[in-house]
Amino acid sequence: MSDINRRSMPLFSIGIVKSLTALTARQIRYYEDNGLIFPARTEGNQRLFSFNDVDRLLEIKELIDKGINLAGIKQMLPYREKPTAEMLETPIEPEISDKALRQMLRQELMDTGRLGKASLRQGELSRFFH
DNA sequence: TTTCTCACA
DNA sequence: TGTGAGCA
Repeated sequence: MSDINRRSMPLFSIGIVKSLTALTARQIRYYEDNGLIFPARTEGNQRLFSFNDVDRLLEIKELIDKGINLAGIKQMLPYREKPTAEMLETPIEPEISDKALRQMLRQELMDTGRLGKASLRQGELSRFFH
């Protein structure tokens, strides 16, 4: 499986994403409403976010921080999404990116977990560490 | 816990 | 741009 496929694989529920991004669930839905992200849905109509979505959310957050409004962000997202932001310059060897991916996950878990409910999220992501 | 909508700033 | 309430 390629890196790109991994990154667009919907894995996270909104609760996970909210601790990963430090956004409120309300904001995340708000951004979706405004066409900034398009998470997949489960059968129960729950949102499922991929790494790309999380990345995007973080981008959006920064841009909002810089005073860009949603309309502006909406126009820059298609521009930076497909290219090659980090994907083309990241390690080429599969083993490295695999390892890097897990490290990233672990780090995010530590960071978000420490800020509040520690053990809560870990069950959901434990499959990455097995 | 998550979904949505409405109202409000 | 974002929130709170109330519901299913």
